[in-house]
Amino acid sequence: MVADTRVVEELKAAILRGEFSPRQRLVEIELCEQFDASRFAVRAALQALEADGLVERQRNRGARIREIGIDEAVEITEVRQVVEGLIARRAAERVSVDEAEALAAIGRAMHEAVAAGEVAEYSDLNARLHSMLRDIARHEKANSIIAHLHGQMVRHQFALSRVPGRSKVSVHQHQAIIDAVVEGDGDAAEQAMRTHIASVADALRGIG
Amino acid sequence: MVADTRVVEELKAAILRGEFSPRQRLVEIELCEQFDASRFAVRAALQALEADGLVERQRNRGARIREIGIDEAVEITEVRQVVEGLIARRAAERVSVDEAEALAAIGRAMHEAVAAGEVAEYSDLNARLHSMLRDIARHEKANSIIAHLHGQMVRHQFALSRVPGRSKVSVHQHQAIIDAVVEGDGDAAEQAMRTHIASVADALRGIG
DNA sequence: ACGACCTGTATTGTCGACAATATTGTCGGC
DNA sequence: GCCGACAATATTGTCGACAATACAGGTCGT
Repeated sequence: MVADTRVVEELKAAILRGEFSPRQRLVEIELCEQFDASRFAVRAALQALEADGLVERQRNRGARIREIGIDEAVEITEVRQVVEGLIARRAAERVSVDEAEALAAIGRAMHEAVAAGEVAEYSDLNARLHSMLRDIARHEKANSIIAHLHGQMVRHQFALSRVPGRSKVSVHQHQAIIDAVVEGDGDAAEQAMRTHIASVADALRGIG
Repeated sequence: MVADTRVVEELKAAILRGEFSPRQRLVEIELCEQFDASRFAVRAALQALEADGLVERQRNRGARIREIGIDEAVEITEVRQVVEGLIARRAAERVSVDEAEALAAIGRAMHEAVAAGEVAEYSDLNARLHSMLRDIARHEKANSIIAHLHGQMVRHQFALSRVPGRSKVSVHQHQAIIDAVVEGDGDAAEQAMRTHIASVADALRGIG
């Protein structure tokens, strides 16, 4: 991934923004024009994104956006369940008083967002909470694996956020995680996180 | 990773066999001679192995074998702890009678190997057991993550196998995993696996 | 009308040459 | 003798051109 980091980042961002549909072909020359780069840089970017699991390539057939079905999304969520469980446990063991207060503030904001029916705001807070837990846990390997898995889930994440009534359920699960972490109870934090993501997995299976 | 899969595999195998030392520079032209390949293929291989976490590259400075310190090895083991826990749970839920018998056979062979003091044989059985559990669990995402993490651990794995008395301890942990999986008890299987890998993590910390 | 084959086109794979950059070695000044 | 600047070398980065391959559409024979 040495060659021109710019192209890699822009292409990845474009995919994550959903500018390409699953199984859509990615023709190298078209990408060259779109990102104003050489074929060399585009090829390197495609190779990097293949390793990221965002695109798939077949010899002499080129690259296409990898399609991630419900079954694979469920598997990803199952792995996330245990790895984020580890993160929650570590966060509970290492949380500082300042961080604890910040977590509690997110919890309060979540309740307000749900009460006001602001789904976009709630979705944003959700991302902030998980991200903050990763920062607190300071577990590089776990964090990088979660980032890797998250990149493959964007499309389904979007579908999930549209399932009606999910925020009402998940706000209590989030609160349970926050409480356990703030109290420094690693066991409870891991358990709460696993319960939470298990319900995400169930919701995913419900879509399929 | 389209280009010449042969070079990627051979280079990866060579690294895993320990033919290069950590932080050793990998000069492209030397690799070209060693594997009788073009620089193009070698570059592609290096890029692929960078994504694999085996090699690190800096712009205009080339590639070198990535050094994985004890602290990182511990983090890897902590992630393995929860992901292999998931695998053990799934294996317990899906095991067939034939598979159960095969697991039990490995358990008996392990006891014999320990009694006879055959450490190489025991190490081999250990790999076979974990591999068989992955086959039984049939969880692609979990399996691929474990494979990915395992590749970065080879050096430390070797160091671990030389810690005296480890096999005497771990044989009982392995038996506990086998028993739980054979009985189809997912909770117990996950717990046993986590206990087992926790002791691996402790041994690693002891080395450092 | 249908299928096998063949040809043209679009696209990707590979290479060799050159440019850009880092690293090493050398020299002169102090 | 030591330090900085500069030159020489080693190594990687980038590109354009060509080869190899797959795919689509048409042609021929039956």
